[in-house]
Amino acid sequence: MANAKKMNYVLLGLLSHEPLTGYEIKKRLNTSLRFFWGGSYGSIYPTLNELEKSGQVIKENTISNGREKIIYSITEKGTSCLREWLKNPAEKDELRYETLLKLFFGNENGFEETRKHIERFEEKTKSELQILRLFADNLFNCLDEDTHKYYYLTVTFGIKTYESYLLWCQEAKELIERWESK
Amino acid sequence: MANAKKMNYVLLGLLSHEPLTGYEIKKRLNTSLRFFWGGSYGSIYPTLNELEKSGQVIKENTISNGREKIIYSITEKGTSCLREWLKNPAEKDELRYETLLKLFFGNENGFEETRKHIERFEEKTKSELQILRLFADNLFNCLDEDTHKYYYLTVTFGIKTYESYLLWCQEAKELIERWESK
DNA sequence: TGACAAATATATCAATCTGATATATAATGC
DNA sequence: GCATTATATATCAGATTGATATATTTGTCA
Repeated sequence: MANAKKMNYVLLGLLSHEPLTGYEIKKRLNTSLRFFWGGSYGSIYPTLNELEKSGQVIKENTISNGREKIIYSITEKGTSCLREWLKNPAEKDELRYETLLKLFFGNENGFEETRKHIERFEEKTKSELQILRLFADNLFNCLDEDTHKYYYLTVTFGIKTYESYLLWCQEAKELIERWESK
Repeated sequence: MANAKKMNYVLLGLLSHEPLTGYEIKKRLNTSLRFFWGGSYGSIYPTLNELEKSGQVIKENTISNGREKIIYSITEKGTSCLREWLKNPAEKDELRYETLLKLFFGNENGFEETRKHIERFEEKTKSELQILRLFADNLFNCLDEDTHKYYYLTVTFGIKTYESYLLWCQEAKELIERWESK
């Protein structure tokens, strides 16, 4: 059980909050977790089946409104696996920014195109920052619930980070302007 | 040629600076690029062979000091592929922080262990920030060279970001303390 | 000089993950 | 009544990681 693939723990973590279907798990990955973790159906559904075989989650086949659903719940075994993993230090914090890659190779692209990359990045960051601030405001009004406290911590991380991205965008554009003008 | 896998362009970009062996490419990924992009031998060597077959790089088998080397150089075709890709907007900027995952599921882990995750993250950030500042200082003394200007942009991004991480660590620890004491 | 560790160098593979696609039904909007 | 969007599960080719195998050279300490 020691140190399985990460997706196992993502699913166990989400199911530790509440029972969910694979589809609902994907929605969580696209909203609450999207700023720091991802996951596709191609890993969600097979992993749920593996976790069921090893007794860490249980399936419940249901039909609601004529639609078939498979609702997954975490078991005691699953909870203890999750807790063990949570105690261990994080192994990898990784940034993978294509924007920075395109800046790094900018000598083949020029200042003008590089500025465009920065401006696109700036716009995207601004709109994501709006979303994060909305999340933060909503969470702030129900911090009594424990899960919300931890969620709030990750949202403030995103806000602080994105604010610094915007500051860097300013600096970077100024640097380029200076380099262009001589 | 339109929109091949990312590793193609990483290799072409590095070879646009200078001819390199696969081993030297890996070293670049472990140093200059490590803060925003990665890559393993398992993708480097096969991709170099593919690029050679499609005429974007050329191999040169050499022996220096009795050691066999394969030095790769970019061709005109490779350069134009790289330039085309560089002009297109970046498709994906992705953060994948296991630390944040462990914070998010903190309700199964508690405040004490969560604080430890933050402190470990803080220490790691401090030491990476030192490295980045060293990079920045060295680059600042030779900004006349074009490739260094673009490199410098990415390093300042890293510094701004990591500085904001450290500010967040303070805030996060204060939040936890407040939550613990009531 | 000899012994051992570290660096240089290429290559491959199982396990994993992504992005796309396929399939089907229910709800919503116009 | 028709089209689009949302719900829901499942699979697969292609890409990537992390580990491992192999072999030589260089550096270090005694």
